Amino acid sequence: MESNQAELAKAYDAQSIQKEVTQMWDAEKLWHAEPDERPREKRYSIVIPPPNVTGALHLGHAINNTLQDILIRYHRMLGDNTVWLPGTDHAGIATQTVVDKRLQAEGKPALKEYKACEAKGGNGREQFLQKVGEWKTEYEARILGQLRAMGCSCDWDRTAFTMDEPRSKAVREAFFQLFKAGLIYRGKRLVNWDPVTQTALADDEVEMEEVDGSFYYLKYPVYEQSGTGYQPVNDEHGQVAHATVATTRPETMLGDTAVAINPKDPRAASLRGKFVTLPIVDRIVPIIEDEYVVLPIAHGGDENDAKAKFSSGFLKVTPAHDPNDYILGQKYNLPMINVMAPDASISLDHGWGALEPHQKDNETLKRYIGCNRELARASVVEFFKANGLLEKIVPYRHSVGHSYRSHAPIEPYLSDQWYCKVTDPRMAGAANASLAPDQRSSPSESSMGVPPMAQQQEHERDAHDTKNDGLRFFPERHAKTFESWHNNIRDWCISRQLWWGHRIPVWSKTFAFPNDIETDAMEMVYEWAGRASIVFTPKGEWNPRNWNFEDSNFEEYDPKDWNEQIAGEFECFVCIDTDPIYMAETVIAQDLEKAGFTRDPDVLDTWFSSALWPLSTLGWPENDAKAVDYWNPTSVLATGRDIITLWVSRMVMFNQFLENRLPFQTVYINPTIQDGQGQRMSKSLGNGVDPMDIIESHGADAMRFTLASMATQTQDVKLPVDLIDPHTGETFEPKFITTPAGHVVAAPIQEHKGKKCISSYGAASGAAKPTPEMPVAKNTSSKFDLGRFFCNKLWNAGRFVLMQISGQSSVGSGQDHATAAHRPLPTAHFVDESKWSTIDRWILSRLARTVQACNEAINSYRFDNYAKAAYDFVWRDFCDWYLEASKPAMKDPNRREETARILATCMDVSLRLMHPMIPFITEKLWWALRDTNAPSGIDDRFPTFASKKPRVMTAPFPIFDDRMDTLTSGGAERVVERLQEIVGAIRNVRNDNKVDQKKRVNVTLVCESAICHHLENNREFIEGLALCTLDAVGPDAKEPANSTKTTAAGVTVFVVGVIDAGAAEKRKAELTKQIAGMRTKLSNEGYVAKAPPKVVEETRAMLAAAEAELAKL
RNA sequence: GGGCGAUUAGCUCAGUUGGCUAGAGCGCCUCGCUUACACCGAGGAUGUCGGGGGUUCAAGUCCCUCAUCGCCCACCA
Repeated sequence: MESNQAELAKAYDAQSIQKEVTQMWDAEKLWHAEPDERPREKRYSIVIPPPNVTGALHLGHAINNTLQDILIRYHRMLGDNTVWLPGTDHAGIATQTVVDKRLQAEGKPALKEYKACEAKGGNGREQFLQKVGEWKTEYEARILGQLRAMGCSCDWDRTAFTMDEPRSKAVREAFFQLFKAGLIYRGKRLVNWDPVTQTALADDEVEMEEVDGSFYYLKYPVYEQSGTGYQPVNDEHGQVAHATVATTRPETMLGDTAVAINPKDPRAASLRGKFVTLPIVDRIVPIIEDEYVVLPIAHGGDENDAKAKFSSGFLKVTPAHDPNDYILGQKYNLPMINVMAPDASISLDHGWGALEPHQKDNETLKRYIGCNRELARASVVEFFKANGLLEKIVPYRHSVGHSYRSHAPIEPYLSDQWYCKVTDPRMAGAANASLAPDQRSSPSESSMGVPPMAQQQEHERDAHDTKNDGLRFFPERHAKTFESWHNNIRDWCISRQLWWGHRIPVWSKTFAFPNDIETDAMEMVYEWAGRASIVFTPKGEWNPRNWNFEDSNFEEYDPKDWNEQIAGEFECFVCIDTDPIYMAETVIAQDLEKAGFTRDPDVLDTWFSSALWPLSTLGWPENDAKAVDYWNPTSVLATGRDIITLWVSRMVMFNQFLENRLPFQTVYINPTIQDGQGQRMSKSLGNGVDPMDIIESHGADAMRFTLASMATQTQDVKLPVDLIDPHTGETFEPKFITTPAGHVVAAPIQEHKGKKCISSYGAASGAAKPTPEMPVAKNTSSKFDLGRFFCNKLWNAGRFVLMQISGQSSVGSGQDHATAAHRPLPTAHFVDESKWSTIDRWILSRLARTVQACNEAINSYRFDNYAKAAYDFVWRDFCDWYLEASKPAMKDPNRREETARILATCMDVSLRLMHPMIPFITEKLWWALRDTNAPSGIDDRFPTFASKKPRVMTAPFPIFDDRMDTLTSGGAERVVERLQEIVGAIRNVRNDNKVDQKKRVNVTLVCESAICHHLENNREFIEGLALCTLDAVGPDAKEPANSTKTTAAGVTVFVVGVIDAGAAEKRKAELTKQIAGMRTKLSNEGYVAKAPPKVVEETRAMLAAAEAELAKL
């Protein structure tokens, strides 16, 4: 008890408060929750989003963690059974380049050596995974450590990691269910291939970057069929005719299987049925006609079409190396010739050689084999040039997909991958159908429509909980992004050729028909039918015959009957049920491997496991995990805009499919924090601000408060980044430079006060090397001063209140100023309203309205309004006016008891009100308030909890209700506003005339008799706050000599002893202008006739007042 | 190319269904360390609300248009 008060004598120290309060939270585990009997509407849950893919923690995470913690703490204080599950995703350490760098830094073998080891039959993969597992621990500690430092009240007993066994089991179970339902398939498709890390990427893992390239115009000789052979075609000049194609990737011509022309092209008719010969490979390919080909301007193309300017009218078709060509290839049934190895070098070994065995003897081609893309491109161009087949090269700037992992250009690459059929109505359709009706576009606008199953689900959901009618976005406009994503969605490539991740739980083996039908392995397949989902498909294609145990007709699928469907080889894919009837998952896997089945070497896309987060963190699919049914659907997901398609969509689809309900009821999209130039914070630009640095420099509460106040409804907020001089600790604005890519970044080397330091861009880009003389400067932002100033103010106001209500004049000062008025306060149990002044009624009214504003703000996810309302009350109303007004009242024995009660009440209520936003400081002040045992609370209108609840974290959040509403007083607010204006006017006169701040001046107020008593009753307030003595107040008060006249709130104010001739003139001019404006308005017939009478009346009243004032002057 | 958003004080941003003299914080200027607070207090200056048009008695707010900037998606002929 003593210590809490003694410490309050000290200045605000965020660090020590954080430390002390954190210890309490750790010891008492107030954040822990277990399922109980509380009804559904009293359950509240959030699952924390896994951090982003680079593992860089910056304010983008801090803002949504802060906002989520506000919601969690708010609901906990409302008495909800509240849980927030912290977790980490593996993505942050999954990038191969990061892994490789790290391995080398630690003196370990490089990734390729682990791979070589594995290839030779060693346990390279296992060794590698073990190594990465160690880093994970470190990485996880960093992320969870940041959350703790921020004050996030996660349930630390329920931390989850995507790769741990409960989460892994969830992945296997989800995969199994999707597989069984036919929503997972294997396909030979064109994928986004990263040749450096040699893995496929999802569409959204591809980043577009502008690069300077060229258009190469290649001439292909035109041929026609003659008899059994082909002959060159001559043009009108007797020369060999050519079809010129324009391409940015000449090397892919090795895989061309057609040349296309638009049928509208005037040249098309004469080329119909003809062919071209591809140089180098000597392949004769057809000229096909398709409207897709852009007409060149010279042949009727659209002049406004950028492509028409470059088009030659002929399009080379390379189905294996271009997504659009792939579509054409399918349409015209063209061969797909893959000419590249996985590392994007030219190769005959990945399909090409099998299709065209003769190419192995092609001497011209030999020099291209093994070349990488860049070299092959140069060589091909060189060949065309040397043979007179290169028409021209035109420079062209265009955007090219790059891998977000390696930043290498993406190669569209034909390969076998696993896909999740998200285009199925049970997935994308269900996701759109799960939107709340008022956030959904009409069915006619949505190309997906609402599948019958989703309608069914909707019906069940309604029955389940009528309050929640579907997924809801805040701000609402984001629902549109979500919806259109699903309307245009493509199947999701879920396999990745990596090692660190969830391995695809599918075993496969090739069988030959009919010879292998009677083998032991096949007999086992029959036996496993009950514990696995099994697919038979002709080798190399996906044309499955599902064979599930539950399917009573599985006899129909007897492979013996397949002779017409499957000739030759077929493949058997087995996906094991995680909850088999009578045999463990691992035993089946072992049996499979013994029987010659091999597990798929690929791992799943990281978002596959992330998509299960709202289920897997709660213990799904374990039957005894009560938490799943209790807290899923979770209440809210707070996240960034860019995540809507990556993660939100997938969580909705998976949760809907697997559990037939939403993963969360609300998606709150927080603004994206950008740097001062409007650029996203990124590691490579070095413009990210580390929340831990801010916590160190400003405190966690200050950071949280500032972030909350930045959470407006806009989609981006700019946060100018400053640097901290490592030599002096001072903050300064960096000098900026523009990178060739057009980014504005802090110059690598910065100078402040004659000493140099390195910006984080300099360090990240490697442009400057840190030395002891030239260390790296941390990033910060002066924006966080707002929060720090506020916390400091609150702390000091708290000290003052505690001092007052505990009857001490100066806590810990050692001096004894005690007088009669300073003796300890008696404990009053009854509120004596008769002793309340107008100011008392006003502050309680303001407090009630602040509670109301905060309630509304949080419920509508307007965190900025929440912060603003709290700020305005604490600083503007309470500190600026009420605290000052309370000083004389506390010296008056007749009033001090009630005043102390009101001071304590304001503190009690506002601490509870602000705790979700600034948890540390409010907790600390609460303990001190509690220890005073001072009477607080205004009966059941502002019930007090200071003496009843030891922790503010579990005290009730103030809720505005009818009883509290009885304390709102428009009358008191109007009177105090008037008083404030008068005080302001007097201060104004004093300041304008340089009156000594300590000098008390004499003032006379002339007012209407109607308001005279208000002024008289609050004489003390005016005299105290404007440091004056009121000589006379009333309608008949005389103008004193030697005084300056001013007007405030309809009251004429004379300040004696100050002469300011200019003031009256200034005021006259102001009034004249106002009067003119209002007269114009009122002389407008339309205004008087059409504007609401109330508005007109107000204008008239104001005009009258202004005219009266002017007349007096 | 499709979608979303922004443009209000020197800077960062509020401004809810159109209606009092357009606000806040920081910064700037003047004065003041008065026992809650100098991370403070009192006061002050600063705005053609991006440009143009329209609807209306009335537009920062609604509509059209132009300009600039940003983000997401699509696109490598």
